[in-house]
Amino acid sequence: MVATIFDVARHAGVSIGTVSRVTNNRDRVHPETRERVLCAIRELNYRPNPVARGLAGQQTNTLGLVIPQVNDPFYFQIVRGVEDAASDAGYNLLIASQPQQPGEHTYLSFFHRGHVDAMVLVAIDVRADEVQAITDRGLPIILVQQDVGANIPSILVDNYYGARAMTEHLLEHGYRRLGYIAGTDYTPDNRERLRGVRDALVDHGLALPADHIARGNYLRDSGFRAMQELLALDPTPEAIFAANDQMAADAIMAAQAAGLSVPDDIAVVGFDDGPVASYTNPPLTTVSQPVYELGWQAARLALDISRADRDTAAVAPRLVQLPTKLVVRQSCGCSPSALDQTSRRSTWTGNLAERRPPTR
Amino acid sequence: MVATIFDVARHAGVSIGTVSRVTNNRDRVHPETRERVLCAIRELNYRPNPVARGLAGQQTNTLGLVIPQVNDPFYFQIVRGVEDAASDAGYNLLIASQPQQPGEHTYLSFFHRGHVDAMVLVAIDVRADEVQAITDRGLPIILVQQDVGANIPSILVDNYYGARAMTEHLLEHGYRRLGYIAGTDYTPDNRERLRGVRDALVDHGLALPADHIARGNYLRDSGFRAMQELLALDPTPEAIFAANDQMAADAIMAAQAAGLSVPDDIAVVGFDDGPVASYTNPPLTTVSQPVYELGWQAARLALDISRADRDTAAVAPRLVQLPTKLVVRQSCGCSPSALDQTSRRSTWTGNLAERRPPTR
DNA sequence: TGATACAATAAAAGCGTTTACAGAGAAGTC
DNA sequence: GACTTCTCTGTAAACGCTTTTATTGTATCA
Repeated sequence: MVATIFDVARHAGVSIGTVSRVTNNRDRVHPETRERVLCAIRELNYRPNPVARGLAGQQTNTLGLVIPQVNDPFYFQIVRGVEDAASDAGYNLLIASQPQQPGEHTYLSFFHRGHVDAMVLVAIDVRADEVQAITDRGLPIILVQQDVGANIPSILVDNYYGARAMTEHLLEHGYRRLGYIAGTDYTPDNRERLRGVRDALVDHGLALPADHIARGNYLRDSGFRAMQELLALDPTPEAIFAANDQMAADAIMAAQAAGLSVPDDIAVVGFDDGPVASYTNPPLTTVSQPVYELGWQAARLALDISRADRDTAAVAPRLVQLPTKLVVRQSCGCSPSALDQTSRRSTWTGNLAERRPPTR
Repeated sequence: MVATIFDVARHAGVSIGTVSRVTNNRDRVHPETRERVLCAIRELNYRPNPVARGLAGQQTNTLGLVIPQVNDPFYFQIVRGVEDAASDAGYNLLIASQPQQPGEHTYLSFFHRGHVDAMVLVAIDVRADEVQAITDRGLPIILVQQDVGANIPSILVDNYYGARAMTEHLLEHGYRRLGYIAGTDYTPDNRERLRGVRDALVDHGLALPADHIARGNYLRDSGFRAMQELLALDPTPEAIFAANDQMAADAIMAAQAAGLSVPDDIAVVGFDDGPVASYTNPPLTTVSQPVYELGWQAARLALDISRADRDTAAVAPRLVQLPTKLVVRQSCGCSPSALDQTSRRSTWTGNLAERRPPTR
């Protein structure tokens, strides 16, 4: 039904080895023979079967990606970055979501050696020895937004510095009593952000009391409740730092529902500079992260290592940290209130839009 | 380095055929032998190589997904749905983005038969004969948000009815002069939505003049400019219907930038009920779509057809249309102004959150 | 002219599975 | 006791490629 390499060989009057040499541009083939083979390929509409290729060549040209099972546009950006890097390198992308029960790690069997050539794990809570066991078998793994040490390569955003810069910004503008809306406490980015806030406060001789940290989970609505807790404090905090934009947006709504004006009565800032950030009212002061680049670089790194394994053993970085950037809009009350239209919009879609022509 | 079926066979003192029968639960194997094989598998940490399996079994257990190369959280929801359905069925998910140049269709070679067992195309502009050529070779294809007829199975949302219901809602509440902010005109959903608006107006003896349709592209900022065009009309429209939430949010900003109050001076409504919808001010009246289900059902359908091919030839639906729902919030000025907290929030994350435990 | 090198190609050996087929016993039937 | 049936397992042939090795033919050189 579908043409195989044998059909092409017969049709062109050559052996299958020659056809393979043509399709792979491997060894020298007589120009005339090559032309005949190419012609047969066109005529039969032949495509080498990638599965057979993977089996024979011990290389699948496929990159594995594991992402948490959460509906956050944030991760979509990472996926896009990974996808672009993979397809630019001629690789396919195989996606799996983190298993339901954390600790089950079905993707370990999903993506065993032979299935994919390399693997990118995004914000997945793994132990170093689990990862090591896989890399030992020859499957390179890159961790994104996660660092377990032990020579496992990681790529992440400088959460610590971002949180610290934001906190210092608030302190510089006179805010003293800060409240913090935390994300889920088992994610490393949350820990780093909290550490950044704490350190900045300590440097200014201030502290973050335990009751000024409200626990959220990064998702819709969790910021609303957390904010209500913080507003119940006496005296209430002057500024609220939420661990992501989603919760910051919730916090703004909670403040407004309580009859407070943002930023006049209370400042609210976020982290991510995601799509939500430009649609809050007032526009959200936040920390932007190069999310797309995070995915892009992770994929590049993974593929580089995969190829280095078979070529020379170049030294790959153990850790890559991408910069974060403070984005001051209106919700912190620190910027001139006259809005200029460009700065008040999030740049979230910027990167991608420049790379790829819009379609939908 | 990595154990193969031969290693297991030797270790357990059986033939590879028996090992294969054990790993596939295929034929009957003596309980005692099975136990010995299982033990060897555990001991050697053996996993059948999926590539070899794919080649021998003529089935890859992989579902191919092609999505437009655009940074829209909307598509992420579809991907999640597809991913869940695939992984529930024990399938892997291979993702490709639409090629840069529309019409190039590199994914056709990406996903040729033998690579994936079935394919889901989301909002991709293909011709019926292109798709037919692939399905003829035995690769089932499901189209999402796209219908090319010609017996190619499609699954989409009832865009026509959604737009029509929204328009009728506006008309019922006394709005007469409507403006429409269109999406890219080559996408079928945009055409259907426009048709719904037109038909509803015609039924009420009204029309939609050409200058009351402003062209956007579904993306950030395009709604802003489109709204400015519509506001320049004299008399200005009383209500603006944008083809998606993103542009509706832009339109609200444009109106406010022009000193108009929404909905008091002008009503603005959208389509999608995506994450943006709950963060506009005022909260956006819009049409909600079961996006996650769209992906989920598409994947199920694709896999069903794929398996039907090898079993009995059950009749698969040619077209599946999922319902849309009008979601009335404040931006149309039709709801009681007292906000109740539950109805003003988007339900966007609802479906998924119930299915899967939040992680990040 | 015979030895040598080189280019081009054919032939064959994997790659790690599944599966059709065959064969060996054990068990059941008359 | 001979024949059939059934259960279990081994053997070997695919699956569609890549890659190594071998072979053939032709040009080069002393």
